[in-house]
Formats: sequence, structure tokens, C-alpha cells
Amino acid sequence: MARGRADDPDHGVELLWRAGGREPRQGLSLPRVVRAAVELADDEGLAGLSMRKVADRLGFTTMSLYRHVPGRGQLVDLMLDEVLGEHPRAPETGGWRARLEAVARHAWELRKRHPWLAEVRGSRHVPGPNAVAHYDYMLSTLAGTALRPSEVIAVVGMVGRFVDAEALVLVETRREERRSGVSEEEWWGSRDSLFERLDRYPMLSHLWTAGGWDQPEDSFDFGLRRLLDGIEVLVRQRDEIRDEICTECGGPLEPAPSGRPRVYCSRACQQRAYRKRRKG
Amino acid sequence: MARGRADDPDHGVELLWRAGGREPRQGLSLPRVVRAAVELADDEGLAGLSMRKVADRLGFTTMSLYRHVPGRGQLVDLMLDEVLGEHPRAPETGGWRARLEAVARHAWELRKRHPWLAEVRGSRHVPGPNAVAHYDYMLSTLAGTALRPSEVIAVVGMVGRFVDAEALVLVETRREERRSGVSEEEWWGSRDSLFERLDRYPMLSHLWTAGGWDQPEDSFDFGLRRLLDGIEVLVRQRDEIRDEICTECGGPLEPAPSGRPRVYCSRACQQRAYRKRRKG
DNA sequence: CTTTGCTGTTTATGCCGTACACGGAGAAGT
DNA sequence: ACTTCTCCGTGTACGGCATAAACAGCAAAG
Repeated sequence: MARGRADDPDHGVELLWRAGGREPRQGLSLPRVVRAAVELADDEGLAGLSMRKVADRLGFTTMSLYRHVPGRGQLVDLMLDEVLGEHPRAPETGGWRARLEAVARHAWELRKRHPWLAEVRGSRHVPGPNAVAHYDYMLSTLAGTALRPSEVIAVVGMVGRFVDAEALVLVETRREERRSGVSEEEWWGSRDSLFERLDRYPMLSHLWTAGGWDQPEDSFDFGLRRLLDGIEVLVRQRDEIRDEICTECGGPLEPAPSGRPRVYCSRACQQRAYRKRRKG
Repeated sequence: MARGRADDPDHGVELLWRAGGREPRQGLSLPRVVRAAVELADDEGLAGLSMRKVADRLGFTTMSLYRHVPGRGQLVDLMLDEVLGEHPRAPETGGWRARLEAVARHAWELRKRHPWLAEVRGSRHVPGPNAVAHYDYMLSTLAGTALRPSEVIAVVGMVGRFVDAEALVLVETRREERRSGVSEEEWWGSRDSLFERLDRYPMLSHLWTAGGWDQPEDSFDFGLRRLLDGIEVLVRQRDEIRDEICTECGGPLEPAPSGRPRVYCSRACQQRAYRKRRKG
């Protein structure tokens, strides 16, 4: 009976997670197909990634690939995990902000090296070992904060989507510049018939004459700073709340109006903590 | 000689900006093609938008469309401007934050109505009147702040990319759910062969047992709040700087160590301002 | 010596965008 | 009235895509 492998995600899990098998001296093999596909996508983008061209690069026929990979979709999953292995491990030192920023910048570098990464779409990509390790590491940057679990997840997701969104506009402008031979600036500069009509828009005209487009902000740096600032607001907020919690019972604690800050919410908790200290 | 209209952006400008022409009683017309294309993309997504299917919807042959639209790319430009006309005008009242939030939420609603909006790629889409009006309005929400022109532009770009990124994951999960008939939750829940391997990842396991995935944050609400918080940090910072600028000459002004805050950087500026006041 | 399983190939189907040549109808020029 | 031109819709064709299905060569296992 037909295995229906192309529609079976569990087969994808197996391909992704099986330890690196033996590579035959000659002929095709899964790692070779994946590496060729990564090279091709690096050159031509995800849209330029076709089974034909991967096969051509390897010197085999198109259909030969299907002996090793269930289909194009799963091939992309495998490529993802392949390049995610390049992610450098950021240092464990520094506060959450420095570490989160470092991991975002690493992700940014990776997407410059493999522009197609940001073009991958879909919500059901089976993660491989490298993807999971990287995700776990991103989550761990926020381990020291008082953020709630769901908030840690949301923050990491948000940072990831930010990097992808920025990378996407970068890769698109680059590709169009390469394809057409005309730089973005030149192209928009040639749209006289468009600019003629923009005088009637007040804020646009104002910012234009004020030189807002002459020296634009670096989109990634600017955005990353705002993003981290926004996250920091939340982290500080949660830290304050943590400080307003009884060290012993975790219950609410009303802050002392002045002087030495309270740590216990009641004499009872204070006593319980004392007994624990003496015992252990 | 060939007109090469498909490659001529200026022809696109003309199509987008020309006032609504007469609609023939029968037969094709540009607005009819665009409307049919929007409907189709609403139903099937941008990937499902093909010239053949648009033509079928209208009861004409595929090639008939090319008499009115240069090609698929320009058709998408026209569709963009068509639906951007639906953008409601947020109220002019309230601070920059309320207005920017309102416009972001409107954009979010629009992307729920037309999910393909977030799927549009490319850096060289000629904007039509509706697109420009909307962009101008977004920029104007920050008019009251002390942000520099380039910062206003960067902030608006960032918010736009945020909304698109969030919309993109939403539309992708929805589409896969519809296509496969399996909900996202079910699908991931069935990946036992994957979850088996995730025990070795400390932060992942910790957040899992802590219930971080049981009640996830609303991705859009959470992200929008962080984003606005981050922008607010910058706005406050700039407002402080504005207060440290001479009202008369705009030059730097060292703040008074105590008492009534200075407004002029020197006696000379104070006197110039006085003379201006007296004159009229 | 046959059977089985793995690997690579060939052929074919059904999508896609769009270039190109054509046909008919109405307007404009003579 | 007759030609010419322009606009609009059609039919055919090309090259690209993913992949289903049948087939061929070879090696190990029975």
C-alpha cells in the first residue's frame, strides 16, 4: 500500500531527528540533497528553489530526489534545521536584555547568510534538533526575569517575528535590485509621475521637506531598540510585583511606607522562615 | 514595437491614480477585474489568485484580462489600493498612543477581512491614492510628538510590519486548518514522536510543565502593547530633549539647577523674543 | 535461481503566467 | 461608401512548476 509519505509529518520527524547516517561514497543521499538545496536557495531564494534545479545541481534527474525526500515541503524543513545548526551560542553572561539582543543579532546575521530563511512560510514545520535547541536557548535568555511562562513564550515569538519581518524586507529589496539592475533609490526616484501627486498629503510633504527620508533610521537597529525597551517595561513591571510578594508564602505583601522594605507578609511567615533557616 | 507595459511602473501609476472612469454596461473593465480578483483572493489566498481563475469568475477567457491589466503583478497593486480604501478614519482625538493603537487595530481588522493583504511581498508596489492617504494618516498620528522625522517614519514602518507579521501567522494557521481539516492544536498534539525528544531541553520542559502553553498570550494584543511601550520610551526621551532646547534659537539650553525652568539659552535670545512679541 | 528491496529514470498529468497571431466591431478619415 | 485604425476578446503555444505511476538495474536474502 502507499505510504503517503509526503503527507506524513511523523516521517518528517524521523528524517529530521535520526542521527547522521552513513554517507554512501557515490550517488545521492539525504544530506547531499539538503546541502544542494541550501546552496540553491542561498543563490536564488526560496521561490527559485525547485526540485528540477536541485537535481540538476547534483547531476541527477528530478524524480531521483523523491527517493530520499518526501517532497518539496519536507525538504524545506530539513534545510531549516540544517542552517539553524550554524547558530552561535551567545555568552551566558550579562542580563536578559544583553542576551536577548545578542540572540536577535545572531538570528539577523544568519538571515543575511541565508536570506530564504525569512521567506519560509507555514505554521506546521516540524522542528529538528537544531531548531529546538535554538528555541530553548532563546527562551532561556528570559529565565532570570519575573515574566510569566506565557509571557516568556510571547516575547520570544515576538522577537523572532520581528527579525523575520525585517529580514524579509531586506531580502526583497536586494532581490529586486539584483533582478532589475536598478537600485531601490533610483527606482523610486524615477517615479516622477507618482511624486507629482503627493503634494496634497500634509504630513507626507512635511516629513519630506524636513528631510525624513534623507538619512533614514537603520530599520533593524531602531526596531530592536524599541522592542527591547517595550519588553523592559514589562520586565520591570513584573519585577516590582515580585518584590511585593511574601518571600515565605508567596502571598501579597503590602509595602512598608518607609524604611526597611518588608519581606514577609505576617509574623507567622516570618517565624516559619526562621524555623526553616535553623533546621537547614 | 512592444509597449512592454507589464514592465512599466509608470503605466501602473496611471492605472492606479486615474479618476474612476466610465464603466461599460457589459463586458470587462478594470474595476470589474480588480473586484473579482479581490473576491477570489479573499476566498483562496494570494497563492490561489491566478489569471485563469479570475477570468473564469468573470466568464471570460484568461487572456482577455490582459486587455485591461498589464499582468498579475500590477493586478495585485490595484487590489491593494482597492481594499485600502476600506480603512476607516480613526478619530483625531486622543494622544499619539491612542491614535496609533487605533490605526494598528484597524489595519488588523482589515487583514482579517482580506487575509491575502499580509501575503503581498515585494518592495516596489506603486501606491495608489488610498494607500498614500492611509500612510499619510499613520504618519500624522505622531505629529504631536517631538520625534525626529526619520523616527516618525521608522516607527510607522515598524508598526506596519508588526501588523503584517502577526496577520501572516494568523492567515497561515487558518489556511492550513481549513485545508487539512485538522486544527493546529490537534495537529501538534499528534506529534508524539516529536514530543518524546523534547525532555532534554531544560527551559522548554520547564515552561511546558509551568503551563506556559495552556493559556497563551494573545499574540497581537501582547505584541502591540510592548511595541507601543517601546515607542513611548522614545517619545518621552525626545520630549525631555525638546524641553532642553531654547525656544528662540533652538540651540541647546542648560537646565536651571532649581526653581523656574529656563526657556532661553541667553539674554540675547530672551531679548529677541521680547522684541518679536512687541512687534506683533 | 528466484524473490525482494533499494535506487534512479521515464513518461505523463495538471497547474501556472503570458507571448503572439487572429477575428470582429465600431469610429474616423478620405 | 470604402478604407484604415483602434479596441476588445479569443485560441494556441511555450516553458516552468510538483509529483504520480510504471519501469529498469542491481545487490542481498531466501
